[in-house]
Amino acid sequence: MTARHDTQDRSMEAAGREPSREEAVLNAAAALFAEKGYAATSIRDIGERVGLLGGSLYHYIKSKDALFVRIHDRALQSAEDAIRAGIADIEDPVQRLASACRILLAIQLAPDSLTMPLMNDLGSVPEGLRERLIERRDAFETMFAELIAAVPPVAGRDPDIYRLLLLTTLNTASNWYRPGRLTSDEVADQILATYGIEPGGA
Amino acid sequence: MTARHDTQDRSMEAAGREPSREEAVLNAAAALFAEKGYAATSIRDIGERVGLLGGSLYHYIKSKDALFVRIHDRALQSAEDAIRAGIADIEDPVQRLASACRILLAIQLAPDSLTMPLMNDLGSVPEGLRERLIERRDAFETMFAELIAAVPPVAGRDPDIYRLLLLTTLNTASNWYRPGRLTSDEVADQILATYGIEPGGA
DNA sequence: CCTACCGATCGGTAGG
DNA sequence: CCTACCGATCGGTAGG
Repeated sequence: MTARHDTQDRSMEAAGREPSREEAVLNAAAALFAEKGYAATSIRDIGERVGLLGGSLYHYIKSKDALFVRIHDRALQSAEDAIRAGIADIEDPVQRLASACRILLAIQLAPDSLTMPLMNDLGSVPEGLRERLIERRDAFETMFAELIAAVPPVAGRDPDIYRLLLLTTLNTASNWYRPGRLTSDEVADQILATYGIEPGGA
Repeated sequence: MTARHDTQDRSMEAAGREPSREEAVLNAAAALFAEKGYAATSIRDIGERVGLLGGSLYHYIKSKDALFVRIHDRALQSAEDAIRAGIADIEDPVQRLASACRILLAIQLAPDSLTMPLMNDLGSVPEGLRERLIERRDAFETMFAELIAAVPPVAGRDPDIYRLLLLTTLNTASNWYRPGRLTSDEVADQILATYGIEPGGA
C-alpha cells in the first residue's frame, strides 16, 4: 500500500498510457466534486481543468447529475474491487478485516482521482439524486458489515455503533490527514488498534 | 402537507419567549447551512424558512459570507461555553475529558439550531472565508487538545492521531446518528470506551 | 470542440 | 419588509 506515484496530476493509468479525454473529464470532475462538493462545482470549473469550455463537456456527459452518479459509482466499485481482491486469499477473519481497513484507508488518503475522497458529503446533492447514491453506498457498506460480523465482537461494545464508528473513521480520515509524518498504513495501524483489531496477535 | 397558516415551526427559546426576527433568521440559516452546506443554501432559501423574501434579509445581515461567519462563530462559542461550564467543577482529568466529550456529542446530535451540526464541511465555502473559519476552529480544538493532554496517553497510540480521531469521531457522529435506539450519552459511552476513557473506574 | 445563446437562479441594491 | 431590478453565473442546447 506504499504510494510511490508522484504528486503530479495528469495521472496516467496503471499501464502508463495517456488518459483519454473522457477519462480526463471524469478525473477532473472527481477531484473537484471531492474538494468542493456537488453544488460548489460548476460545469465550467470542470471544463477549465481539462482545457475545454463548459458547453463542450456535454459531448462526454449527459448532465451534471449523471456525471456525479457516474463518478460516485465508479469510485465505490473501484474501492469494492480493490478490497475484494486484496482479501481474496486471506482466511483469518481478523486479517481480512484488517486488510480491508488498510485498503479503504489507503484509497481515502491517496490523491488518486479515480476514487478520490470517496464522495463523503452528499449534503449539497439535490434531493432526487441523493437517494440513489445512498442506495449504492449501502451496498458497499454491506460488504464491510459482513467483514466486521465475521470477527468476534469487542466486549461491551454495541455492534452497530462499532461498525458505524469504524467506517466513519476510515472515511473521514482524509479531512485531517496530511502526508509526510505518517504513512497511510501507519495511520491504519492506529485505527485498527483503537478498534481492537490486532492482526498477527503476537 | 397541512397548510394552515404558517407551516413554520416558530420554535421558542428555552425561556418560552418568541425568538426575535433576527434570531429566527440566524436559526433558519444555521439549519440550512448545516443541512446542505454553504454553496447549496441560497439567501432566498433562508428567507423562505422565516417567511421573508430574499432581499428583505439584508436588513438583518450584511452578506451571505458575513452571515455564515456569524453562525459559525456563534456555534463554536456556544459549544466552548457549554463545555467550559460543564467541566468547571471537575478536577479529575479523565472525568473532565469524558464530560467534555459527552457535551460535545450532545451538541452535535441535538437538532438545536443554535449550535446545529457545528459546521462540519467547509468544502463549499469560498477560498477567502475558509481560512478565517479554520482559525476559529483551531482555537476550539486547542481547548480539546489540552483536555486530552491532561490524561495519561494510551500505550502504543500516537497522541496526535489519537486526538484527531477522537475529535473527528465526535464531530461526524451526526452524519449517521438516528434518534431512537440509543441516547446521545449512550453513544458517548461507546466512543469513550473505544478511546480508553473510562471514568469512574468502577 | 467553439460560438453564441437560452431561461433560471444567484447575491445583492435602490427606493420607498 | 416588498417591489423591482442589477450583473453575474448557472446548467444546458443549437448549429456548425
